[in-house]
Parts: sequence; structure tokens; C-alpha cells
Amino acid sequence: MTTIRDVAKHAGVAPITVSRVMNNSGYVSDATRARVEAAAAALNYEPNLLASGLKSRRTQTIALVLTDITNPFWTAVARGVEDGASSRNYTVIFGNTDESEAKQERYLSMLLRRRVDGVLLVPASHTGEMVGRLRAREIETVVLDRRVDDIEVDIVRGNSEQGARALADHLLALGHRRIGMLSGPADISVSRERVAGYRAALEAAGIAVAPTLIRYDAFTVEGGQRMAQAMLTLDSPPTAFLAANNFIAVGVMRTLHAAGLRVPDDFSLAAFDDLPDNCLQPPFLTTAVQPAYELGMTAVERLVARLASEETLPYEEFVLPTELIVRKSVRQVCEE
Amino acid sequence: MTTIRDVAKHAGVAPITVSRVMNNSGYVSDATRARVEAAAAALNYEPNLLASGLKSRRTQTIALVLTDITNPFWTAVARGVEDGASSRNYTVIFGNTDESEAKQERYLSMLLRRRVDGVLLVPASHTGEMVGRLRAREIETVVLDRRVDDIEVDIVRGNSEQGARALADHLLALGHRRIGMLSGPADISVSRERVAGYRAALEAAGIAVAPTLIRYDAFTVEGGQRMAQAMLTLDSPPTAFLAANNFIAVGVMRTLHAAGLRVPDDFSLAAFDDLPDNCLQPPFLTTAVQPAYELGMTAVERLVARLASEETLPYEEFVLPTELIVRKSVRQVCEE
DNA sequence: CTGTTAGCGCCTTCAC
DNA sequence: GTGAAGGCGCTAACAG
Repeated sequence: MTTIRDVAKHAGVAPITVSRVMNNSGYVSDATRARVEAAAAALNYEPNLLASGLKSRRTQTIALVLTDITNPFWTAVARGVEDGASSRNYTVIFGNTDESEAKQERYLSMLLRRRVDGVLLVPASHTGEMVGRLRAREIETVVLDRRVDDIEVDIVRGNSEQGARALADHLLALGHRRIGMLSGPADISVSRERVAGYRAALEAAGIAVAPTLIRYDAFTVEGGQRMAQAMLTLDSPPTAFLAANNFIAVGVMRTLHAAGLRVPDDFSLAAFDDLPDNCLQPPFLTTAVQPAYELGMTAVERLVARLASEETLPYEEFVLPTELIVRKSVRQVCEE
Repeated sequence: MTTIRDVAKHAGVAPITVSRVMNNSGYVSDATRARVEAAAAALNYEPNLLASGLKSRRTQTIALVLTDITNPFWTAVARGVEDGASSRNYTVIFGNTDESEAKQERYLSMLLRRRVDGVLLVPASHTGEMVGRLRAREIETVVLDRRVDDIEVDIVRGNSEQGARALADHLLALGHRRIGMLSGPADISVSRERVAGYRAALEAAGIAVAPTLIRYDAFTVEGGQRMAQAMLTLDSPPTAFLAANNFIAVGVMRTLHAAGLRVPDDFSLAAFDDLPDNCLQPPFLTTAVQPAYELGMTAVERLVARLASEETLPYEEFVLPTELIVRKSVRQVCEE
């Protein structure tokens, strides 16, 4: 494998000059630059990023630690991150935590060993501990999707409260008065914010919030099934469901379908996050769509800006809007 | 940041002894080992993988170069790769080529610079050139999903021909005689193999293969739409479609739907690759399902085995079976 | 504009 | 079982 010294010799210059040409750092005359570039090309030289990272303490690597790449929402985020990173000459390494703090812990150790420049973190817990530990090692962090307690940090997230509010307002406007709110784990900020948006809508409409109509469970199909099942057995069940994410919505649909009930004829359904648009039937579900790709892209941009900046930037929160897309899963009700 | 020397000092040993403890290499007495481990823990020591990689020439990193992580098939492969790699202490870096050789080229250069130990490659072209160049740099490669010409290499792929054959046989058994084969780009091995499976089924059934009933286009929804459209305008259109991947199937469904035609009432449809199982309606499409996760897992396993092996292993081809799942998109025809 | 020196943190080699 | 020396390939800091 050819080294910087080989190129230097071939071009008749010192290794550091080759370094300056390859990195566009410092002054090099055009003539020298040309000679070095020719030599590098002739020898098929590829700089060793391990060596340069060891010396310069910058690895041009960022990590994306998320819950599960298999969820289409996160897939889109990951694609945004990868596009943003590779166009800025960063490489992405990624890991799935499956919401497990133990797995997150294991990844963290790996990232420290690799001396990544920065981390995009979807925290498995609501504490800022992980962020603090990264910062102690001088690894910049941008938190994605969720808030964390007790620490100031850059955050890039969709506007959960506004999105949930829009969905609930939409259901209310169509006459629904008993709306079942099916949320995610209670200790994750997005779950609480989506419930908060729901509450705000009901209160603004002067409707009492019934505790039995709010449930928390996993952000999964199974979670949605459990919650829908529970609500169907209420004395006075809801006329509409507000699902806090796409998988929960699928669980609701499956539960209703299994019970011989139809959407929107028997129950209305509105959901947070879109489903993959490559499903067979034309899109049907009324949703509040977060800009997943842009979330990923924004997060890398902020991280890279922070890495490139001389002075330390103030910590900011980037809240991207959520868009209400009305399709066909909600019907108007007239009486109740 | 604490180094191996700090730990050595703290434990009263030489740096090399710490190295031996951390890597489980060479003999270390239990007492010394305990002292070193205590020191490492006390100092929060995380070995610098850049430094160790520079010296040892092994980075514990593998790359996954695929077409587009956004396709649920590839997402599942990626998850399999990540799980397999992280359990063996490898980190995965990934890149999307979007089937572009230029992008693939750019990634390759990045991977060389990072001195990755191995590459899992979904080649953007059918030539073995990329594999050869990696091998020239002593980077082990396992090709995923596709075959390449002119070079021996490990390949892990689903059995395209068998899967297509099973789908075609199924359609034939239900009485279909005119089956439209909608395949991917003609220069990708899986496209040709799926057509080959289709041909074999027809020939075994003694049915002439009509050239107008075979088309090649992109593995996308748009490709599926174009091909379906073309076949609908034939003098005698097919009664069934065989889509060579999931996106093409979606394109077919959309085209038929737009034309007011229904599946399976008006046309039958069978497809290669499943759709994400989180679509709203219960799974409907009859498919030949490749074990995507296992493909990824198998590929890492082979790569890691190759990296760990003293002698050079023979190049093998791992062909995983494809499973026919009969659902509701195909109906029986009686006459023609 | 270009070069010299030194060292990043670790592991290979060889010695004891 | 343990250690000393040296170098992996690169660049920061300082000269000139």
C-alpha cells in the first residue's frame, strides 16, 4: 500500500507537502500541486485515514444511533443522514438500540473507541446522561426526535404537539367527541407531547378529557392492538382513534379488521407518521407527517456545523413542522 | 483522554501488558490481569481503535454498499448485517449507490482510505471490476444478491430462478396461460434469472414464450407502471402479471387501479420480494419471499470467517431458498 | 511557499 | 509471564 512518503518521493517534495495538497490546507504553488496530484494518481494513493485521524484527532466519522432501522420512519431519517454526511465527506456508522439502554451503552463504548467526531443520538432513555458522557469526551452530539432532561443540547425533532393537535382538531371538526388516544411509552417525550396536543385540542373545544380514552404502550403493531382492544371493550367506546405512530395505526386497523369492523365506516382513524408509500393500495390513512428525511439532514447539518465551527455554538432546538394530510380514514359524525 | 500508558502506570506494568489484557492475546497472569482491568475501569479507559488499527492493520470495520436503504428489502438485509457484525465486534459503515457506478466509485475510495477489513457489496454493475480492485488492496469482499462476471468471489444471494419458477408454476397451475413477466434492468443478474425461471416454467408446461410478454425496466414503482401500461395495450393482454420485485408489483397495482381494474378479479398478480408487513391491510400479495435478514447475516458471517481464517478459503456461493407465499392476488382462470 | 522534527497511541518483534 | 525498542502513516508546530 502506497504511503504519503512514496508520493512525496515520486513528486520530489516533502511528505507534508503531499499532505497539504490532499487536504487543501496551507499554501502550495500550482506547479507543486500539479506534480503531487500526478504522483498520487500514478501511484493510486489513498491516504490512510487511521493515521491522519490519530494525529489530527478528527476521524470524519459520525455515528447514527437509533432505535430500529427497520421502521420506515427511521429508514428515511437514516437516508437523510447518509446523504448529508457523505456530501460533506463524513462517513456514517449506525447502530440499532431497540430502545434498550444496555445496547445503547455498548454502542457508546464502541463509538468512544473509534473516536467518532460526532453522534446523532435517538436516546433510549429520557435522561441526558449519555449526552453528558459523550460531551465529557469532547464528542459533539445532536439529539434526534426526542427531548432529554437536565442538559442543554442541540435537538432536532418534529413538532409532535402541533401534529397531534392538528389530528385531534381535524377529528373534532368532523364531529367526533370521544377520541381514543393511543400513545407510545410514557417515559418518552414524544409520547407525552402527542398526548399533550390531544389534550390541548379537547380543552380548546371545551370537551372533558376522559382518562380511560388515553393509553400508553409500545410504538409497535402489538402495542396498537392491545390498546385498541382495550378501548373496544369500554362501556362507551370512542368513535375515532388517534394513533401516536404508524405502527400503532396498523395495530388498530388489524384489530378492527379482525373484529369485522371497518374504517372509516365503523371507526375513524388518524395517525402520526406516514406509512411507507410503497404499500399496495393508494394511501388511505389520514396522518400528521413528520419530514423524516429532512430531520436526518438537518441533524447532520447541525452536527457538522458544530464540528466545523471555531467557537462553541449555542445549543438550539430545531422543531420541524408536521403536516396534516387528510385522506380517507376519517368520516364525519353528526350525532353522538 | 486516557491512554494505554496511563493505565500501565496506574497498574504498575508496561503498556504492552495492558494491550495483552485488553486483546486477550498472549499470556498474562491472573493477578496482573486483575490489576490491569481494575486500572482500566478506574480510568474509564477506552482503547483507541485508530492507533491499534494503524499498527495491526485491522480496523474491525466492514462496509455495506447497497443500492438504497429505503427499499424495505435492503433495510432488512442491513439489519441482518448490523446484528451479525456487532455481535462479532465489527462496526458497519454503509452507503447507498442508487445503482450508480459513479457513487459506488466514490464509496470505494472512502473505504480504501478507511482501511476497512471487508466489504459487503451489492454491485452496481455486473462486472467483477470493483471486486478485483478491492482484492488488489487485500480487502475481502462478499458479493450480495447478484452475480458478477469474470471473477471468483463469495456470493450470497436468494434463489431467483427457483422463486420465479415457483411463482410462474403457481400461476400456470391456476390456469393462466398468458403471463406478463415484468423484470428489472436487463444487465443485472437477478433480472435475467427471474426471467429464466419464468421461461423454464412455461417451457415445462409446453407453452410458447411470447417475447411481447417479457419486459425489462427499473426495479421501481415507475418501472412497474410503465411495463404494466405497455402490456395492457397489447392486442391480447396477459391474464396475470409476474413482477420481479416488490416495487414493480406496487406499480402494477397502481396502474390497474387507475384504469379501474381490480386484482385478482380482472388480473392476477404475483411478485418477487415481500412488501413491508406494516402496511394497513392484511398481507394480500402472493409472493416469493427472499430471506432478506438471513442474507445479510449470512454475508457477514462469511466475511468474518474469511477475515478470521488463517488460510484462504475457497470462494463459495450461498444460495438461500425463496419461499412461495400464496395469498390473495391470484385467482383461478378456467378458459382462455 | 516548502521543509524538519517530533509524536499521536498502539502493537510487532524480540529479548529476558 | 513480562518488558524495551521501534515504527505503523500521518500532520501540528515551528523554521526558513
